[in-house]
Amino acid sequence: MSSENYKEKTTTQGERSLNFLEELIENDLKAGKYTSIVTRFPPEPNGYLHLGHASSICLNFGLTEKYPGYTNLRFDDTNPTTEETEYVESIKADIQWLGFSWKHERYASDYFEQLYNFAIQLIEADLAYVDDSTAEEIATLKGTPTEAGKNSPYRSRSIEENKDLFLRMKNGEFPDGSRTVRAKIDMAHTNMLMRDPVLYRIKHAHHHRTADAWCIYPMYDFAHGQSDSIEKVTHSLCTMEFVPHRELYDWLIQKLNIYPSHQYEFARRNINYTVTSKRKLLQLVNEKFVSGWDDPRMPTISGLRRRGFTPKSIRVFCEKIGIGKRDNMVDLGLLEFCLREDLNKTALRRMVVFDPVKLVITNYDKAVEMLQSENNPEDENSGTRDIPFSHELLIERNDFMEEPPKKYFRLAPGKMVRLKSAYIIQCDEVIKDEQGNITELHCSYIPESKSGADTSGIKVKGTIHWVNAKDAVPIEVREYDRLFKVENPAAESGDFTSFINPDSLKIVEGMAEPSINQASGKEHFQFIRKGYYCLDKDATKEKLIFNRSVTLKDSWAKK
RNA sequence: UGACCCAUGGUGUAAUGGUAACACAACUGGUUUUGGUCCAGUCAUUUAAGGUUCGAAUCCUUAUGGGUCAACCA
Repeated sequence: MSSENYKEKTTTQGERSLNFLEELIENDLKAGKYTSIVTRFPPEPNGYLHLGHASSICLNFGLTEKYPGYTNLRFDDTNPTTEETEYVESIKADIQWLGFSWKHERYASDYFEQLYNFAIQLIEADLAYVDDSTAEEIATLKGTPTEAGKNSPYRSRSIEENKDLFLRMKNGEFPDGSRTVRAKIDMAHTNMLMRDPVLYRIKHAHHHRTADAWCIYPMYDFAHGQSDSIEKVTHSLCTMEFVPHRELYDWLIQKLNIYPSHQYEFARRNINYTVTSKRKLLQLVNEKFVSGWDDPRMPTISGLRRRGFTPKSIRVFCEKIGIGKRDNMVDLGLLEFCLREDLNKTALRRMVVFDPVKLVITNYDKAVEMLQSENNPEDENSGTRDIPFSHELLIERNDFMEEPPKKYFRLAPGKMVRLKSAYIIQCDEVIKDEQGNITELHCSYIPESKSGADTSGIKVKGTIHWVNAKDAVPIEVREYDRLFKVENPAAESGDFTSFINPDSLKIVEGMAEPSINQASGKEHFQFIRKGYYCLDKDATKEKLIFNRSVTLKDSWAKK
């Protein structure tokens, strides 16, 4: 083998290589098949958007941000009994919050008239018929995956009779479930979806948009692809479970002789320690395992938003996990990483003590002193704030140990630490009550060690946070953990709710520096050495309530 | 026991016939007024067996494993 023959590597360093859909689109564009592309995000308005949808949104909208073209928002609202306007509104808000904008807001229900005419077109071509069979009869005649189905006794009705019956279905002459319109394909087909799929069913139900104008509604397979075609969608992206539908998708478009949209499938994203099935999420809400769709433990967009996730962190997450065709289980830790990465650059630093112990500085004789601390050391433009300092402070109880292990960098008898943005102190005396609980730590401070003007020459290994005891603000903090105890609750046998983590919500009190009173709910905070937090919507002027978005990485706690 | 889809480190994605890359996680070490951040390093012969080829993660065959399909849901 001679190395001269080796092909040069073409991938440019640092540039992300294309995923299989981008590659497909670039090829289509290059081949002149399209000059621009159209995608669509097609939610059914029967639940709130979750992380899985976020991935699809980023994919569909991301593609048309990268390539010429646009993305429509199209609600797949063909089942009036489960769909509601409330969901439409939340879905629109969530997409916008993520930072995407659609070209046209469309509804499958916009096309009901057209779809009705498509059905007549098929009937006239003898490619569809009205079936009087019951649901059970249809199921029985359908056969099984390993066994061919049998033709319905109504399959060979005349075109005229079919047209008449379909019109009367539309006019409301028949009760729910009494008749359907089915495509006439092949009851022995190896693809179950091609065994005369139901196209229309009768439902005397109120629709969230068309009200009572219709009592027949198209099925997914007779609405989705047709809507794509009407909108001239070039790349109709959906998840892998729709692979078998593609054959029917293509068949209908071909027989109808309409614009040839194409369906491409990718694998849905699974995230560990959570569920992303609308049915399960709805159950969590209905059975009050969580406080609502926007409970900060929910993997919904609204839950993540309330928890303190940023749009950017979610978009970066979707970008990082990429897109593929195989089953997968993405680590929740990656989502948390993306949030920390974003918030580290932007969150305002504040000091909050969660489990306070009083610290008295015995040689400090000023009443109070204002000290400056940077709002964010990662951002020079973030400015500083003043923090009061006096001889009575609060520090974390676990930042002190009477008998510290070898590499303990915090406070211990006779040891020194720096108080963040303040002075270096030394612990002189431990005060305890009768039960032996530590009630106070008596320390002395090094006056020359003031932060920013340290002439003491003393080097300490540890820096701890603190608040001034006199004006510390009590706050409520809601600490969240993963919602489930097991990686894949959906795969476990038995009711998935039995795997709910009983400790997914812990409510604790904290003592915060006074500047916390300015918190508005718009900003994200880092409580130094603790984690990232944001004001919750339940907060009042009297009682500030914070959500812990994510903890800081803690390589000491692990040991 | 039918058809279809999928198979690369612990996890997710790359490598498009030219000698396995990136990120997360984990583990080392350095820096640090956050045990955070940052920086450096360690961590895979690509499910298996055959075949084609000078050369295979990539193409072919078979096997194995996982998934999907029998709503008048989407």
